[in-house]
Amino acid sequence: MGERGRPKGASGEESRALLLEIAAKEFAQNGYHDTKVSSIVKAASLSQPTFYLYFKNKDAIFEELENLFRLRMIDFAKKSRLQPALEQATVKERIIYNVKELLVFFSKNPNLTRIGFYLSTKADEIKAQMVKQIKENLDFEVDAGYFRKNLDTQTVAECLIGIIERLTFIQLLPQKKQPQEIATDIVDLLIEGMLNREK
Amino acid sequence: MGERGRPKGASGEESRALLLEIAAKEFAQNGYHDTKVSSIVKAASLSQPTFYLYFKNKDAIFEELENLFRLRMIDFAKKSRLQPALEQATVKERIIYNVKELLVFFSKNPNLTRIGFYLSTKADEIKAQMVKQIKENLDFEVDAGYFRKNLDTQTVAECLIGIIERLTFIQLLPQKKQPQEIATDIVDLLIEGMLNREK
Amino acid sequence: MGERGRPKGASGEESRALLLEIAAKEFAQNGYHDTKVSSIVKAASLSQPTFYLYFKNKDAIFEELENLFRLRMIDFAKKSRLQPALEQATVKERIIYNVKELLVFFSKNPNLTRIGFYLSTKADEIKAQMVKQIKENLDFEVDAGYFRKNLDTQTVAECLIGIIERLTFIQLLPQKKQPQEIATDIVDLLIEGMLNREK
Amino acid sequence: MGERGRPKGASGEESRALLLEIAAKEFAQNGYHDTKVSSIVKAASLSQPTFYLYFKNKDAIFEELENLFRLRMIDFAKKSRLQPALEQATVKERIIYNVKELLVFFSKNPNLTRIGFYLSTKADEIKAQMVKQIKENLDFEVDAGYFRKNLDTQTVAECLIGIIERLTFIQLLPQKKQPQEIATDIVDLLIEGMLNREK
DNA sequence: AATGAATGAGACTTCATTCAT
DNA sequence: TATGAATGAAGTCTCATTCAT
Repeated sequence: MGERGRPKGASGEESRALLLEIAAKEFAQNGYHDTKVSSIVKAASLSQPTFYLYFKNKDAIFEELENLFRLRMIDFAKKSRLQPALEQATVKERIIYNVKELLVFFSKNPNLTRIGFYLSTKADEIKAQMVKQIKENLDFEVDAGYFRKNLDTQTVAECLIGIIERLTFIQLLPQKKQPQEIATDIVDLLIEGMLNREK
Repeated sequence: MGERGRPKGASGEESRALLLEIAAKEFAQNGYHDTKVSSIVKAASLSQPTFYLYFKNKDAIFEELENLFRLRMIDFAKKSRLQPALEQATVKERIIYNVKELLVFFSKNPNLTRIGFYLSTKADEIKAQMVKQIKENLDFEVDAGYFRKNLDTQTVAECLIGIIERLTFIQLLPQKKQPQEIATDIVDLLIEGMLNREK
Repeated sequence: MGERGRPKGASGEESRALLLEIAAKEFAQNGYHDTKVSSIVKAASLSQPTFYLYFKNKDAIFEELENLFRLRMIDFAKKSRLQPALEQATVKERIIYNVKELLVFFSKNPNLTRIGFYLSTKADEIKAQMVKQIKENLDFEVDAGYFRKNLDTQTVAECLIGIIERLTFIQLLPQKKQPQEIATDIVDLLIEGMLNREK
Repeated sequence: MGERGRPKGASGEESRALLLEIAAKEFAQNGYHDTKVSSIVKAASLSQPTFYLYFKNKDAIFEELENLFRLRMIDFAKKSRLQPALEQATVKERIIYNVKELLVFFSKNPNLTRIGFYLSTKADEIKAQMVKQIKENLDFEVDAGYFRKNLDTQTVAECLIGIIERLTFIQLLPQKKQPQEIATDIVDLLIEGMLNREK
């Protein structure tokens, strides 16, 4: 994306950002162990010592990417909460909207997503956090009488995350479906269920 | 197999099986790269050359475990199909039963499950296979009028796998819930949906 | 010193001892930093991984040599104390004997001596220990009236160690003088002083 | 030299002197290898290229410090010889004075002393030079009948250097004793000996 | 059936040093 | 006078794998 063949004395920040970007790609593609510092720097047309100019070690750059993902997820969560902009929309529409926004973020940051959602040892933690928040929202809807009282919201939240994870990797990142479509699919299924209620 | 009480150095098959079992545990616990051949053989009280007596290399033992999982999954699939024992049961009960059986298998083989369902590069393939089969079953139920006609069975199957995966790692393997309970939760949610239909 | 060209499958202990011996020589000759693991193993006709088979890391082998020196010094100290074999000898003769024995040990272990007495960061500690013991002996002789009452035994002990150190590196290890001769020189000087008392 | 209050970037000489001073401290504290060019310049608030503006390489700055020590020692030697100011003093007093002056120099230049007397590969050479000169002085005193004829002046000189070295590092630099005190201790011991000559 | 001993290959990391401005 | 950016060279260490018995 950046202009190929940076000038020799590029700004340090540029080199750093480049390394970060390439590392994200490599980690996402090959995992932590099969991503070598040597291959990162080669892809960046830099030397190994340069890598250590900007990152303490291989672990550190990975952690930085993990954190980047986590922070963006937190931002995302905040934004979600602050967005009663769809006041008049139905509950379903709002949920679809939120899921869609999450998927949009994932599709815009596929490498980071793969790292933070799959490779990171902290992935479980991050997902647990998301589950917690979803559950809180669901509890609210249950109280409001929108969802049935006997719903195990904790489990529903876990299921939602499981679904999002799978569809992200199987449909979204390979660009087989759009965020909107996937979000609709998911929410529709979970809310309506599968039963044929005609007649 | 037969424990003929060999005085020393157990039969070759025994050593092999021991290595396989220990490797499964280590891989499941630490992942592929952080599982060292040296630690496997140490845990088995054997030497490194012995390892290579039974397995071509580290990759080979991992693949063998992957295949073990896959074969057992195929066995499982067959058994499922051959089991019209619940003929009279409702569709929902049958589905719950099948999911439960799968979870029982997972909970009895936690290491293999972690390997085949999470660590293996072939995990996607295996899951895809499962999705395919689930979809076929669902299509049948839709035709039978049990599920609504406009159901995207492919996506439902994907969702089901995503849910199973998550609940397996988050509830089943940590032994927070029993297979039956989890299966019921899942199927109930997917079939009934979340809506409060009272009025 | 060992037979050149050990057989391939040498006993592990032999390889270990060989590495230790060669390392001692290299450290003594070139210091810690200028001694490379690669040069140690090359001199031992072994490969680098073999080094790590027997020693945790470069530091560890150096520490082992330090400790070897320290332990031998402690042995030496014990032996010195347990040796009233020279009962009838004069105080001066006994001191000469002890210094000589120390120098004999040094001359038999030149590499270890250079390491433990010069290169080691623990050298100061070891010397301090020796000073302490010498001081105790001197205090005893002073009480016995052999040495003058106003002698600062602590400082004398420090001086003795300083002298021993210098003469060890300047005369003993380069084999310019024998232990007996050096010991006599030192003790004679310190006890008699330099003054011309004739007249 | 002149502090003309240059607004920014001090005069070259100042930077050079600063580097030299800091390097001395770091070398003295951490030894040659554990002193990094990077840490020297950081302590001087300068950049690495600036270091190479003033010194050919790391070795060069170390050598310069070695030489500084050597030159000052030579100055010191000259001053000693040119100082018959104590004409009427006894031989002992004169020797004490000289030793004290040396120690004063050491205590005023602790870093340089540690470098030139301990770390430098030329330390042996420097000490040998000092020994030579001390020996010449001693020979003179022997001829003058002040010291006993059978004195091995070469060895006495070696001993004196050994003692000075040890007491410098153990008492002087840690500021446990003053130059005067140490000088008196040393000379008194060497001249008078340890014997109790009362009767 | 088993292993004590050893190693090729390669990863990560550091440091003195230089280029271009 | 000074430096931001970069690197060649080299060292330590690890790991899967094999040799010879």
